[in-house]
Amino acid sequence: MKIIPCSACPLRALPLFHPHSGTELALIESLKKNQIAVEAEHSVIREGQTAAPLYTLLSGWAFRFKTLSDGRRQILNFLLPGDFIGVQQKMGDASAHGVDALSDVTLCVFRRDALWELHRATPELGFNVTWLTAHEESVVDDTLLSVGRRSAEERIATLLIVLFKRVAALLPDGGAARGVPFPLTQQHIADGLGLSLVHTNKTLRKLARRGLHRIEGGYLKLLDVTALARLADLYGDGRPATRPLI
Amino acid sequence: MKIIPCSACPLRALPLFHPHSGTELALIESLKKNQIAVEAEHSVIREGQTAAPLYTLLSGWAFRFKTLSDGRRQILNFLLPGDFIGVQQKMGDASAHGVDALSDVTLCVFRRDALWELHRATPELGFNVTWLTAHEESVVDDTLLSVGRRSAEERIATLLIVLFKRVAALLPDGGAARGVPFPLTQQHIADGLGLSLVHTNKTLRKLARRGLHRIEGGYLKLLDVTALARLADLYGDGRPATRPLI
DNA sequence: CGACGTGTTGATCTCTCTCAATTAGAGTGG
DNA sequence: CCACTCTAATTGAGAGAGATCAACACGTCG
Repeated sequence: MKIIPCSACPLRALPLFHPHSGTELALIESLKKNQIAVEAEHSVIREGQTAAPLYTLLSGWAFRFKTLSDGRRQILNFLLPGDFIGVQQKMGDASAHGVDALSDVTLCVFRRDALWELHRATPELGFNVTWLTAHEESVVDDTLLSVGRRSAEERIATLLIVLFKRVAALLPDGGAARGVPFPLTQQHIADGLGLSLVHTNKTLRKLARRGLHRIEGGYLKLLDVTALARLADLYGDGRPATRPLI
Repeated sequence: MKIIPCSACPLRALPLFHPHSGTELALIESLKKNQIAVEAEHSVIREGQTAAPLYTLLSGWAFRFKTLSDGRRQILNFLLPGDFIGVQQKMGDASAHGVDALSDVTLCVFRRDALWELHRATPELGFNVTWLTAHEESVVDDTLLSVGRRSAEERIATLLIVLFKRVAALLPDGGAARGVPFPLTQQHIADGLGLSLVHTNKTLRKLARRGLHRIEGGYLKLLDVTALARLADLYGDGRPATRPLI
């Protein structure tokens, strides 16, 4: 695999990300240690792992999760290209959650002290990191609202809309044509929403039969956004459009 | 109400918080704009409010929450003295969650650009803020695991232990004597765990009748931590003991 | 003393889980 | 090209944790 220099990072081209000065890019690049590939289904960070490095997801999907000792698993959030991995664990601390690759992924690996260096050298980027972290928390907040207070139908409608939008923002055509790539299995959806696999399947089918969405060949297409949004109790739209990169 | 200078902040004395240099304290104090009191049950930040300032909880309890349009409420996490309020909303953005006072509280009010100033002037403190934010996220992660995958009994046991420890860390005697102050109503517990009020009450009673805990006169005492921890599926102990202030 | 908020408890009701089986598709080896 | 295997998706049936509905107890407060 070729290591991509940050200056040529494909993510930079996306309107979703902030532009950066040459100095900033140089700094980021100097902190980048490596670039690795992880196959689908494999672990990126194990629960309880110590001294995990800091990653950035360059391509593919991943997810953060926690498990109980008897195996029950809760997916905390899904990770898309551009997302950070590993800010949570204070350096030298055990990771409180695991991270698994959902599809084949490539990751940028940063020095463990990259976070601190970033803050020290460019407060601007440090501030962005704070904001990004706060933003990820708000994603988890949304899921918690779903899992705690929405019915199965509502949870699934919400997830479909939110994920669709996140993925669409990374695509040139915004998923207008075929919909957006959607590598989740129903087990992932179930674990992300605190539902059983069977009930997830039945609910998903019900919504599909009603013509609200279609998942096929690894693609998700929303067929009736209005109905989905009504179920999800999403007001107008409500999701940020821009965020800082790294 | 007297405005307390940061140099005399009572929180600084607690072993839980990091020591700070005089320069850092001076900076923090220069960013502090005011100090306000909010009565129990009153709102600190409304859902959707724009341009909310940055607060720090000086005394009392509060909580972050989100609601659906039909009134269903999910409490995202409980806030104790020393916690930040309002880092999430990007300046000038609408707050994605509300914050209510649970008991009478006093808050330090900071300039809206305090976060940025902190990063700019002292990367060290900026870094702390990033870490604190990540830490708060991990608290929400834990709750999401509970709400998504634990039974009612397990959720309540988990909440009691986690809250007890957080509060105890702020007390001189660690709650050894009477237990710890516990101003939550059962409705708060229910909304924090994604349960109905009635079921929360029944489960709470069941645990109390089994002699696992006692809630009385606004105090919580854990009577059988082992049993509670077994229910909660908490490994050894697992919670940080130190964190940076501001 | 009546109103109200919080806590309790009993009686249903139902959404979601668990258990079981079947189908469909991809990959493998002979 | 076909049996064999594995995983993901489906569907039906029965069971159960937790929700909803209804009352009542108790303390505080105006």
